[in-house]
Amino acid sequence: MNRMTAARITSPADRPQLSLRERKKIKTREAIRTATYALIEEHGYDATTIDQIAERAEVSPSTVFRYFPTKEDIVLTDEYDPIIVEELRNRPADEPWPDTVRYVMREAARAGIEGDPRAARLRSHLMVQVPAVRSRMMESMSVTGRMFCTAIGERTGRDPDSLEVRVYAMSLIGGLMETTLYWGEHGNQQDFTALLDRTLDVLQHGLSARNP
Amino acid sequence: MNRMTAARITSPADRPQLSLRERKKIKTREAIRTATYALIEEHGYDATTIDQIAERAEVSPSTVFRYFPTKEDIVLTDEYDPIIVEELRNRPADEPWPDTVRYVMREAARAGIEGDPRAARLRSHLMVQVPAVRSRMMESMSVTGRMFCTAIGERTGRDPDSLEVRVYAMSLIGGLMETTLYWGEHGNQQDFTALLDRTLDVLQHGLSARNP
DNA sequence: CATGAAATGACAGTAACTATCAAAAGCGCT
DNA sequence: AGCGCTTTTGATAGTTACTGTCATTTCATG
Repeated sequence: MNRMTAARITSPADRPQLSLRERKKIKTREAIRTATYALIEEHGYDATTIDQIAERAEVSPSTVFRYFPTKEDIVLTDEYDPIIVEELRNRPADEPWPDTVRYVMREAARAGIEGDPRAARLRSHLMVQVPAVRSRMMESMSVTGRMFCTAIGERTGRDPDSLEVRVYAMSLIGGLMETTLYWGEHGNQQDFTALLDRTLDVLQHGLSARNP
Repeated sequence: MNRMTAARITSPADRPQLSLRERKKIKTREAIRTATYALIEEHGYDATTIDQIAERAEVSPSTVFRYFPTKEDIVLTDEYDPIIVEELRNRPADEPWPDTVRYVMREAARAGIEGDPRAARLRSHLMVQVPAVRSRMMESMSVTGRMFCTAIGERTGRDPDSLEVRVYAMSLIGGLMETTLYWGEHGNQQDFTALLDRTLDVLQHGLSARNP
């Protein structure tokens, strides 16, 4: 099962060239995340405290905060952005912009979900249920939005800080956000990529005739 | 200076028919808000604590929490939504939907800004500077988004809970959010209504030829 | 192995909330 | 005006996320 996509989630064992220190860091990071996921599935988000997480991950609470600025950040790690950036750069410069977006978002979604489907599902449920997580997700997606602004700037020669570009990017982000929410609300039953396609249709063409 | 718009910010003195209790409630609510605004302008958002707010407003900290669930909510009161709902209902049913949106959003913006320009400006600055406030604003705007879903459902007969309608609404919200941010980042120099128009142009027609 | 740098843990502190309960204030009735 | 009844308030104690600091441990390097 060796998939060949550009960016992959890297496990500490995969990289012997990294120093022991670096490998340990990756390990504790993973330990904290794993502990958090497990505890949340056992007791729910709010009932899970940092102290519990620290205890199960066998680190001190201080360390937890050193690795993740907030509790929400523990569940919301964003490995997406680097993927998106790379995919954006790899697309042919003459590809129509909407096609680029569609392709890149599909890849990011695929990587995010296939990389760890269980975590992806948990995240989407937390987004639905826990306002703080949802908020944090929005913040993080708006960073992604700024990246899109830059990309649009490079592609079209527009000013990436112009109102128009920024509004375009954030409306895209808003749509994507709602798609994720929708997916989570419906128990992750539907194929996320299919939802994504419908979303991008709406964003491109507005609410046109066919859709229910 | 008696303007005749539907919803107005009501001062306690304006309504003698309200019971003493109700009038007092409005008064303390206002006192808390006023104290908060003043303190934030003096010392900044983070440096302003609930205890300070309570002290200046001459109530107990408990009372502050009774009136506002979170610190962010104190600065972000949403009187917008009721206005939007009412304006939406008042529009002729056969008006093209984009026109309705434009009209309603203009009215809401006008009410929000003219009602208390100083507060509006402070809010937009806090949105730019304080992540927590920005997050809370997004949450509150996504509620507004759900209202738009309902309105779209009534207008077009679509299922207001369908992915398409929800995505459309949230992309609208995303765009509006970014507009407010942009306005705040640029020191509230520009006419907000003009920005709003440009935003709605982008949302309707995408990034087309003319804009910089 | 010795020396410097980075990571960790322990500790103390802050501030936003939550829960509870008794005191106080407005309300309605006579 | 006085008296129950309900609502609002304040005081108090507790929880938890998060910050800052400093000594100790752990790794890197010559």
